[in-house]
Amino acid sequence: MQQLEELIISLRKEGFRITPQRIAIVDYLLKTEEHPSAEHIHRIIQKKYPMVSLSTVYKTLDLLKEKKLVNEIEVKGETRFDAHTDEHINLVCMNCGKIDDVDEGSLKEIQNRAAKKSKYLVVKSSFELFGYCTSCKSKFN
Amino acid sequence: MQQLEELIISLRKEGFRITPQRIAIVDYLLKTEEHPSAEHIHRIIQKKYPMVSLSTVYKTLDLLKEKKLVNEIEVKGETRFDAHTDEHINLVCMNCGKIDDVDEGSLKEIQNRAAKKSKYLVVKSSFELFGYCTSCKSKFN
DNA sequence: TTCTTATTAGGAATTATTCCTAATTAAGTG
DNA sequence: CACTTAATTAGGAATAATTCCTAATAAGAA
Repeated sequence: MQQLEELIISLRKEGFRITPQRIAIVDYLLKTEEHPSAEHIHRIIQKKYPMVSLSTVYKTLDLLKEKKLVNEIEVKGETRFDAHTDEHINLVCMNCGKIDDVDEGSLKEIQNRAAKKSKYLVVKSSFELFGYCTSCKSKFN
Repeated sequence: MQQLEELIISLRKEGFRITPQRIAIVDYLLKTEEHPSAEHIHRIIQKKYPMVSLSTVYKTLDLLKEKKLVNEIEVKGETRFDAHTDEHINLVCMNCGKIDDVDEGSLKEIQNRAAKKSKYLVVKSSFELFGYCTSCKSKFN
């Protein structure tokens, strides 16, 4: 995901209104490494803007999804959002829910190969590994 | 996933009871290529066993998940199940919901690399590509 | 066959997400 | 700046997949 400024400009150019709520949400997503859920984003944003509603958070996330400015990952029946949109692997801790990113150059190539083989028109991808992070894995040995 | 017979035997050996419900569910999962949802499995199983309950389907799927005999894929807020448990890519049609499998030899290697790099203890993986299948993609051009 | 206890059916409870609507406000126009 | 209008919002109700609960049932050991 790009810088806040250029992103705002490009949204405005497309005819979307720039509201404080949208700025706050996008700003937070750009800064965090947390892969937050909608509820988590809502909690954070509320500190600055106590009136912001959860449904606005969902609507803004829908917009960002559509514009491909965020990716989604499902963890324990909850959607988590990630502004790091280049192809990468998400490592999900099944105990604490932490998500780490790992870059992997060959994903693009694999994607192309699978698209060709299957004849699907591929639009987005999702590569996830589930397990236990360094601080949780000791509990499972 | 293995043959029905050996699977049943191994479950019984572990102390689980073999019920007609469980046999029917496992049998269907072994035969289908559909990547069905819990609800879909329930609908199918009910033709043979009208009394089988949805909660039993969910419980059996929990058991199979725990034994790593099925994988799960989230599609449009619904979990879909797959008895094809070796590493592969799932191609998900965003229009009709069809899921196709594509084998890809390098996944195991990528997984090892990411596990090493991140120091996570990796337990399971999920590689998905979303797009439009051959019969749906014409509608999006 | 009898006994024990895992499993089941059925429905209620939960929970993330979507939907609905009146009120608000961004931003274009004069 | 004031005015206009249509997009956006807050808030809560509705939805839907999944989990939970409990009495009744039945698998499998003796």
